[in-house]
Amino acid sequence: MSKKTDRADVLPGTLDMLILKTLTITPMHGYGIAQHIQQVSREAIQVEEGSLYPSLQRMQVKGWLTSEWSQSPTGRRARYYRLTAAGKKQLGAEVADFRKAIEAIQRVIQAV
Amino acid sequence: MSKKTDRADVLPGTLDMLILKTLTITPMHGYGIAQHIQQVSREAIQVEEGSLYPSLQRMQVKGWLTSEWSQSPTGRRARYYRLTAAGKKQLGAEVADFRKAIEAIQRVIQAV
DNA sequence: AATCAATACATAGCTAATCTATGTGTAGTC
DNA sequence: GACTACACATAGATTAGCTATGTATTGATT
Repeated sequence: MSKKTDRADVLPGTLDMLILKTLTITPMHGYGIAQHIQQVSREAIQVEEGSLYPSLQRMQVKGWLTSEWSQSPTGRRARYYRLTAAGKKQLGAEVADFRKAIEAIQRVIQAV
Repeated sequence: MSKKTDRADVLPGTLDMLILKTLTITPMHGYGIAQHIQQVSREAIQVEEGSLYPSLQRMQVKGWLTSEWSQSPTGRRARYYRLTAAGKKQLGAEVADFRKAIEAIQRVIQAV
């Protein structure tokens, strides 16, 4: 089964941007980030755990995020991620690039 | 060098769609397809040869394209690619998926 | 008390797409 | 004769995201 209509894998290369954007709201733990993206996208995007945690780690290494263990509202331990200044800057760049990219693609697919 | 502002690599997963769309105009050879996408996108998208030819081969295997050797207007031999009915159908599906995907992403990046 | 669903993190291994780099060869121009 | 643009092709590397799996905790249901 190829499952073309899968909710995940929406547009490769955009996951980091979605996570960074979500963290502009407030520091959040991984599971919460995934839930948020899923809800705001109206179930169109499902962030798989096997994509989420590696991405969070990559972005920490790049200095876009910091994290610390803390208590989630449900009393469970959870690692909370916080956007850094570099992360905010990166988000701005990625959003700008994304807009340029979809404009360019739409020029092609709307061409006569 | 990472060259973030590179014109290529615009949005992974969209190359097939751009090629299929280009071939709705008329059968074209590989080099011509690349030129067309580059021009219509106003130089925002540059299709690398190392991406183009493998993609054309994949899509032929999937039955979305057929091809034959022919003469280009400049008198050189060139392989002309033609969209099949399956290719047209695939293009429609990809465009629909693309629109849904960018809508979902924009909901996330425009969220308050 | 036992079981199950939801919450929460993490990693190994695979696949697929695209890139870089390289190679071949032709036609036209300077 | 050299150079540029045209034209196709493949090998190898990189990267992102997936599937699958494992651990552990909390709260609800039976």
